[in-house]
Amino acid sequence: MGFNYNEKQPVYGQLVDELRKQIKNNYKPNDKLLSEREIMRKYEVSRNTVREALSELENIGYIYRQHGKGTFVASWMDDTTKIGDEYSFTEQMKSLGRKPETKIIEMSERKADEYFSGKLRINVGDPIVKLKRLRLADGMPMMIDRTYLPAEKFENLSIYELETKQRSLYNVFLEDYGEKVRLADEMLSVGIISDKDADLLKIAPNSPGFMLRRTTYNHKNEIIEYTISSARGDQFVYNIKYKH
Amino acid sequence: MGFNYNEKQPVYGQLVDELRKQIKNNYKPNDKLLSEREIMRKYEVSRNTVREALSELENIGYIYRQHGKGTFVASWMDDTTKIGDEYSFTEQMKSLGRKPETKIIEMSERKADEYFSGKLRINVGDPIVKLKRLRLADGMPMMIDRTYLPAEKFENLSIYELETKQRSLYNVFLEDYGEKVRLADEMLSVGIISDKDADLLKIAPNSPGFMLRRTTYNHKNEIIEYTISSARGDQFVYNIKYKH
DNA sequence: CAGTGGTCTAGACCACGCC
DNA sequence: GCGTGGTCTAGACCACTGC
Repeated sequence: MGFNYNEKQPVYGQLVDELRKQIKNNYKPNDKLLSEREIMRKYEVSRNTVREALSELENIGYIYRQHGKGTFVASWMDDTTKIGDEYSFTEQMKSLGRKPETKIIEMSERKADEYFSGKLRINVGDPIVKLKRLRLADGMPMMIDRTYLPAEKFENLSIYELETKQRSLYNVFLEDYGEKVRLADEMLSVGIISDKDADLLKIAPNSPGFMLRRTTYNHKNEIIEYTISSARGDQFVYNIKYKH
Repeated sequence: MGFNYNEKQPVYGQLVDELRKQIKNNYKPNDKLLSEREIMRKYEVSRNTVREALSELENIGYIYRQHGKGTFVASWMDDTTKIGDEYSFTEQMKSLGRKPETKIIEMSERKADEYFSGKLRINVGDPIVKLKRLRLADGMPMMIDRTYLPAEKFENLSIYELETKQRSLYNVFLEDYGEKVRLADEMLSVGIISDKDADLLKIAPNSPGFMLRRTTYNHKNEIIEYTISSARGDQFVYNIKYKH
C-alpha cells in the first residue's frame, strides 16, 4: 500500500488525493476516519507525512479533528456550495448567469516607480503595463479595474484577445503565457466612488462602493498582477467563510 | 534565547508571536527574514518547529517563501489595518494591537418570527435572544452588532460575563456552553449607515459603511448565531484569499 | 558550489476524551 | 488505562537559486 517516491508529486500530496477519493466514495459527513497511526501503517509513511496530508484536508474544509477523539469528515460535505469562490469577474458573472463584457479604456506602458516596484516586487524603472478596463454585466457598468503587470512577463499583450475576443485576463495568463494563478490576495474596503469613475459607471456622484486591491501570485510566489478596482456598492455582495 | 516549555502556549506559538513582533518592529515589506536554520539555532528549537511557526505566519499572510531564495516579509505589511482570517471582533482587534471593548445596548428575549426561524433553522415561536452591542477599539466606536441566538442553546446568558468581564461571545459559547464554532459564513455588502447607527458610532449621517450578515455553525452543522452588523467604512479593510 | 526552502523519517512525550 | 490528536527533536536527502 505504499506510495511512489519518484513521482512529481510529494508523498503527502498523493496521500491527500487518496484520502480525498476515499472520503468522497466511502464516507459520510461526521464519519470517523482512520487514526493517524493507522493511516501511517496502512500507507507505510511516517506520522509527520500523515499529519501534513490531514492538515491540508483540514485547510480546505474536508475534515475536522478533535483532540482525544479522532479525525472526522466535515459535516457540510453534503452541501453543494463551493468554498473559496471566484476572483475572476468573467467567471463570477458567468456563474451568476449574467453576460460579462469588458471594455478596455486604456492600455499603456510605463516605468515602475517606488510604489509599483514594491507592489509587483520588481526593480524601480522596470517596465510595467497598465490596463484600465470597464467591466459590464448584461450591459450594465459594474466596476472599473486598473491592472498593473510586469511587462517582462507579458510581452506583446494583445488588446485584440482581451477586447475583441473577450477572453479573461486569467485565461490569457494561463494559455498564452503559461502563468498559472496560485493565489489571489484581495484587500477590500469601502469608499466613495470618484466623480470620474462614477461617470464611467453611470451612477450618481458620491455613491458608496467597494475599493479592491488585488495581488495575484503564480506557483513560484512571484507577483503577476496588481489590480485596483472600484465597484458599484449596490451590485456586489461578498461571501466570506471563516473555517476553524 | 530559548523558549519556555512549561507555558500554556506551545513553542511554535511563542515563536509566531516573537517573529510577528520582530517583523513589526524591525522589518520592512519584502525584507528577507533569517533562514529557517538560522532561526533554529537562534532560538534553540528544531527545524520542524520553525517551519510550523513560519507556516502559520504564511497562512495569515505575514510572510511569503521562495524556494531556494528565502523567506520574506509580505508586501502589504505597510498597510496599517487588515482584517481577515478572524471573525471575532475581540480577537481581530487584539491581533491589531488595539484594545477591544463591548457595550451591551440591549438584551432581550422574543419569539422567532418567520424570518428568524429561517435564519436560525428553528421553529416559528421558539424563543430567541437578541443582543445589540456597540463595539469599540481604543475607545473609538467601530461597529454595531445585532446578534440573534436560539435561546434553548444558550440559557441564562450573562450580561455580566459579556460586559463586565468583557469576554468575547465566542469564548462564552465555547467555555460556558461547549459550542465550538466550525464555520462562520459572512455576506458583506456596502451601504449607508442609518441615522440611528451613525449617532451611536459618532460619525456623520449618510456615511458609507459595511453591512454584514453572519451565520455561525457548530460541529453538528447547527446554526448557533445570526448577526447583522453595521461597520464604519473608514475603519475596516477585509482580506480575502482565493487559493487555486 | 553553498545556501535556501521542501519533504520525509523514527521516535518521544504531552494533553484530551472515554470507559 | 488506552487510544486519540498535538507538539517537539535530530537528522537526512531533494530541488531550486544565485554565484
